Order: sequence, then C-alpha cells, then structure tokens
Amino acid sequence: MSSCDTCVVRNRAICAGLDNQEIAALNTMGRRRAVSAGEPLIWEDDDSLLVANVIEGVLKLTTSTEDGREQIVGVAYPSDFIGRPFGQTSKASVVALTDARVCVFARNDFDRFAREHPELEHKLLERTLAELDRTRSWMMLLGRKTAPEKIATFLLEMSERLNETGCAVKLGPARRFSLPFSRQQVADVLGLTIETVSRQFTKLKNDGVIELPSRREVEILDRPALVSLAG
Amino acid sequence: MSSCDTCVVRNRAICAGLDNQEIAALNTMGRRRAVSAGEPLIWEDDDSLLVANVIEGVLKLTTSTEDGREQIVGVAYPSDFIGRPFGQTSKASVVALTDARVCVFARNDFDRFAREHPELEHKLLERTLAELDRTRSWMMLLGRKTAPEKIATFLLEMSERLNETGCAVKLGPARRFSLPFSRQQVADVLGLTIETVSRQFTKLKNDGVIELPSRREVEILDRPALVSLAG
DNA sequence: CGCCCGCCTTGACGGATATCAAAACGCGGC
DNA sequence: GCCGCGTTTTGATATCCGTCAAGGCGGGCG
Repeated sequence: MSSCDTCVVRNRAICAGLDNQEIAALNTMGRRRAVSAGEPLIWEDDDSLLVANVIEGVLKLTTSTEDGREQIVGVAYPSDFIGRPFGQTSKASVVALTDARVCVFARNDFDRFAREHPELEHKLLERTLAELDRTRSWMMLLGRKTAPEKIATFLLEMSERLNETGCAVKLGPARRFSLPFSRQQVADVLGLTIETVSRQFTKLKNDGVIELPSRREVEILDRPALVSLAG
Repeated sequence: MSSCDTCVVRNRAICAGLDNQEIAALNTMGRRRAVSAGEPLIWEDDDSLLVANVIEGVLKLTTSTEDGREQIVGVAYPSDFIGRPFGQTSKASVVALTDARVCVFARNDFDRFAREHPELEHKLLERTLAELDRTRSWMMLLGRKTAPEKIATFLLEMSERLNETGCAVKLGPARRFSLPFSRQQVADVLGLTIETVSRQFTKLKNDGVIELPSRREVEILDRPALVSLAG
C-alpha cells in the first residue's frame, strides 16, 4: 500500500463513481504531504504545476499586488481541490492557515488521468461550478457591502462552512466555532484593514450579538441580528 | 435543418472534439433566441432552468441586495456559457448589454447530453476554470484596489476582451473600442459609484492617457501609463 | 430644426474607512 | 511566575469616495 492510500479514498466527494481499480490508480500518482500552519504549499516546478486535494486543515489562496496589498481569493477546506488542471499557472499562491495534510499530484499525470476518467472530470466540474458561485457572491460582498455587513456575512459563512467540514455531522450552522483566520487574514478576505475588523468585532460584542471567548473563538449569541446586519 | 443549426456549430471552442452527429444532436436540443439590449434573459421555469451559449453580443451577470445595490459578477461574450449545469439555481440574473443572440437549452436535456459526452464536459470544465481565474483576479480589484487603479485595470481588460471576441482577428489589444457598458454599469462592475467613474474617466482624459470620442468610445493614447496606474 | 428626456459631468460636502500611533493583551519561553 | 514579543485593541486624524445637488450634453422624436 502506498503511503497515500487514504488521501483519495477518503475523499468521497471525488471518488464517488470511480471503481476501486481507478481509485488505486489515482493513489499511486498522489503523494501525501503535510503543511504546517503558515507554510506555503510551494509549486515546485513552474511548468509541471501541481494539483492537490485537501485531506485535513484549511488553506488560503491569495493574490497580491507588487506593493504588498493582499487579497484572499479563496479558502480550501478538506476535500476541496487546489490548483489548476488543464491550464497555465494561475497566479494565486497557497498558504496553510492551520496544520494541513494534502495529497499532491503532478499536473500532467493528473490531467491525463482525469481525461481518461469522465466521472472524475464530472465531479471536478461540479465542484468548480460551486466554487464559482461562491466566488461570485463574494464579489457582491467586496464591491457593494459596508464593513459591518462584510463582518456579519463573514461570521455567518464561517459558522456554516466550519460545520460542514467538521468531523462530527451536526445539523444546522455552528453556534460556536474557532476561526482559522487571524484578524489580518479576516481583513484580507473582506477587503478591509485589521483595525476596521477589530473595531467591528468589538462593536458586535458590545451589542451582545457575539461573544469572543478568546482571540480565535467566536460564539454567536444573536443569529437573527447577524442575518439582518449581513444585508 | 433546425433553426438553431448555427448556434452550436459556430462555437468552435465547445464543439472541438465532438463529431458531426453529436453536434447535430446538440442542435436539436437548443433553441435560438434573440435578446435586445437591456432585456433580461429570463429563466422561464425555476425548476427546469436553462443553460445558454452566447452566439453574439455581450450580457451581464448580476447579483443585487434587497435594497437595490447591484454588482456585476460576470460578463458573457460570444462562445461563453451562461447558466448553471448540474446544480440548483444560481442567484445571478442575466441581462443583455447589447443586442444579443443566444442558444438556450433546457437544463435537464443539457445535463444529460453533457454526461454522455465527456469531451463536452471537458470543454466546460476548462472554461469554468478559466472563468474562476478571471473572477478571482477581479476579487483582488474589488477588495484592494483604489478607484484610479480599478478604472485603469478595467480599461485594459476591455481593450483585450473586446479584441478577442471581435470579428476581425487582430494581434494584440485594441487601441480603440466601444464600451458595451454605460457609466452606471462600469460602476457596477468595479464596485464604485457613477460619479467616481465619471471623474476618473475625465481625469485620464485630462492627463492625456485616453481620449473619449463619444460616450461609449474609448481610445487609449498612453497604454504604459494605464498599465502603471493599474497597480 | 428644436425640444425633451435620460445619461453624463461637475461641484460641494460629509462620512466611512484607512492611516498613523500607542497601549493592552495573551501566549510561549525562561 | 515573570518577561518579551507578536497580535489585537483602542484612539486621533486624514483621505478617499459616496452622497446630494445642479447643470450640460447628445440623441431621438415630433
């Protein structure tokens, strides 16, 4: 058994529809890799870029301007795909927010395998379409929402996302959760500054909408208020 | 011959890899439809949503808040796909910016056809990935760029996009082009107000970077300056 | 040809958020 | 337990851009 067995096998969302032989073939191509919090997932060779599948942890996809401004353009949770099959390099860089484990593939291998396995391509298409939808609704937030609305929307999304991807299957969104983001990273997601994020968090706490037990912990006290603030 | 023959056959990007018989099958499912400037492309039935392929013209995809703020989250040019195969309704509404012709498919028909034709799904995947890349670089613009940077980036993108999709095959980006957007729509793309857009256009004109022969026409006089302003 | 209406431009002003600065907090190491 | 450093919070001020309000331009129609 290769050390990467569980990488793909675990990923039900991707493997549904593939038979065991196909899954085994995928596994032999993939290499498991651990990335600790704060570390970049380096694309070792510009030409044979990698594709990766998140097994555990949360990673950020960012783009930056030359003068150092940063925008987080995507967040990858377990079972999400990272990278850009069938294309030239996308300019986003990938950094782990928490300790993470991923399964990486050489792009060429992956591309060939995908083209030979329509079922896999179909899954990739569905996921990419879903990601595009999410990204588009985030454009609305970035372009048209105010700081308080951005923060409220962010907290609601977090409470849903972190629940979906959590180990325990719970119904409904989480009431209390641990943010995988620092204040600065929250600012980079929302197109704000760290000071504005901090002030808005404090205001929500003072208004009794949320509680902040520690720097990374959030507890939602008044979800309807948050929904109404989200605009 | 169905009235929709040319819809799909023309679309080389999608049809490459499909044989004539497959293309014919696609054609019998599609229905050609004209949409004049300003008209919405209505999704007639919420459950059997449509997928469409742009033949000619430019359309906008927008999302709005309840209180009427609007954000353009995507722009569809000829050969682009609109709609959401394999999923529930995406909340974006589609409105033609110019007179347009599209080829519409019932979603269920289209989905079934796509699943039976991996080559088509592959093309869709490639296009969706490319669109996701574009959307992500737009997030950077919305979240982190200033108004002058947004305008400069927008003009450069327009000069490239309108050239690619123009009838005549020219090399390099267009120096002069006709915007398919009103000032308000430019504002809705960039997350600005119409007044700010207008002021920035005027400033670029006064600085000798662009010329504005008429309301919709733009001529780029100093591309390097624009590139430098784009950030 | 001239009028009218919608779109665009321009101006004055205010407010939301960025920027700059410093204090407070909290966590890990000694 | 205490110290030190990075992160967060808080405060004061600046600025960009949004808002409100008037014109001005141009295209279409009578």
